[in-house]
Amino acid sequence: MNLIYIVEFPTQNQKGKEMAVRVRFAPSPTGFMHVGNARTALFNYLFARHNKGKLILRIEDTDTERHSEEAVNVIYEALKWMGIEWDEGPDIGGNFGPYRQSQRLDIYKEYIDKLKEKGLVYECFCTQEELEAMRQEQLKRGEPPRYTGKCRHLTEEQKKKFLEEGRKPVLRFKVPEDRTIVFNDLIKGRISINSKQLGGDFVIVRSNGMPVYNFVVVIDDALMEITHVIRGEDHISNTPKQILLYEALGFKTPEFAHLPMILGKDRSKLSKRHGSTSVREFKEKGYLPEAFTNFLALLGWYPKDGKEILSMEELIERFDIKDVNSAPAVFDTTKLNWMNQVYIRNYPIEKLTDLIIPYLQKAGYNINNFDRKWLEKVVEITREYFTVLSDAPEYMEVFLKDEFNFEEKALNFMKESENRLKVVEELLKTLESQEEEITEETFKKTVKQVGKTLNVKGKELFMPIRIALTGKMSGVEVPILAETLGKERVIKRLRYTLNKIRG
RNA sequence: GUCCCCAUCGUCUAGCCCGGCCUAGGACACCGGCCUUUCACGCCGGCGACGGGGGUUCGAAUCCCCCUGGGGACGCCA
Repeated sequence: MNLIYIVEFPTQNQKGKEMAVRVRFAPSPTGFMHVGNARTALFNYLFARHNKGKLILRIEDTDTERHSEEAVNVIYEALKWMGIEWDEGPDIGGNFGPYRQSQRLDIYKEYIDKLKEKGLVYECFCTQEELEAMRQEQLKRGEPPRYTGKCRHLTEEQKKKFLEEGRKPVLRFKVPEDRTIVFNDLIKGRISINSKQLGGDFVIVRSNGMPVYNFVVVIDDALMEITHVIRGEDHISNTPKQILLYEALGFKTPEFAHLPMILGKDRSKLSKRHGSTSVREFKEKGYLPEAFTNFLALLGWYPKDGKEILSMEELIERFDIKDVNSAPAVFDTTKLNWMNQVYIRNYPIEKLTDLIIPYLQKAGYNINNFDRKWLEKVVEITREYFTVLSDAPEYMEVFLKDEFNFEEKALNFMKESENRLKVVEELLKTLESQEEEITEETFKKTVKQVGKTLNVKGKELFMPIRIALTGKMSGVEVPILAETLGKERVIKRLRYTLNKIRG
């Protein structure tokens, strides 16, 4: 018999009352937050907030050997940086805890016993080596690898014998023979698969007694009353197994939404070899969290009104899971760079300065040497030049360092003609004869005056001054630089240049 | 190999469900011009795509089938 089961949309509970939306982000603490996971977290958050629901953070650490405490902190750090807030989680608690799978073992045991009672599971004594050999052989024959159900009907004597050999059994779930499992994915639409394609009876408890992901995820989602499971597309193939488990356990299935993959430039699954893939790397390079989040939101989703620069509030307002694209997206940071520039230009100057200071310190500057307000002014002038915060010191350098190095091009330019040094000399002389402090306006006038006196204009007049003040042939507007530096430092730099070049 | 998913400019995408308003729209990138006695910013303009083949229809990017291509999953990982 070929039964078809269709999962219903569970926005109402048995009493017909509206069910509050509850979604979860359930990462495994691997030590870094992959951008794909970050996007999954974001979409869950946007969905929850848009629907006035709750976001639950759950740590999936059943594979204990691979997990560490520090790795859990990495998750908190990444989410907080992105501005994603959760309503329940290991750190803040909630009514459905504990929120770490490693602390829910007793709960799982209860449900394992239930399945045992119902006769839906059995012990399997095959070793991993035996299974691997079987898989290889199947592959060689061109067959899909699957567990054959070898231990499904072991007699008590056989089991006893295996136990005496010291073998520790795993627990396998009996997959129905020929069932078509159908579910309606919120993003992909109707997905159907036959139970024959599931790879045979799958393991739900390891030989060390630790239950496995596919099993615990069902229990947790059911017990935590998750209404919508929003996760990566790579979980599609797990979904039928989980639906079988929901059924076996007597739980109601949630709604599923599988997000398209994020691909690298070569269109394969995004991985470390494609460059930066962890949230931390983007933070460290100096991407603003708002820009990063905005960019991720547009990977696979697009607002109806086409507005692309969106704050978290605006994202929440517009986000609809139905508008999520079903095709995978290539992770290309070109647009992120542009977005970061946009955000940098519009950021509150105090906050931006706070964020830039660590990069300045890393570049060797002693921040205490600079007046805070003055520093903010410098940030204000230079912000439009950099795309990531780590670029900031490079552009701010002309304000911060009086003893600079000359670009080769600039040095050659100055040496080509004695007249160019004369411009610098004349400017120095004129400035020294003036009483008042430099402003943008007075500096412009002074330069004009120098030009008149020496009878030079254009590039021959402006370029020597720029070089004398910065050592470079391009950069911020010179009068603004001069005003910001102040007369004393301008004079100091002119002398410095004269000394350096004339020796 | 088997199953599942996917397919619009270089990239992110709108349009597709409910065929005509699409000589396919936007953004980023790229190229050109203007602005700026520099660079960048800004402004203006340009380049640039419905993977292929069959249907259905008066009409298809949109509906159906096949092919091709890409991706994912097939674990005592999650």
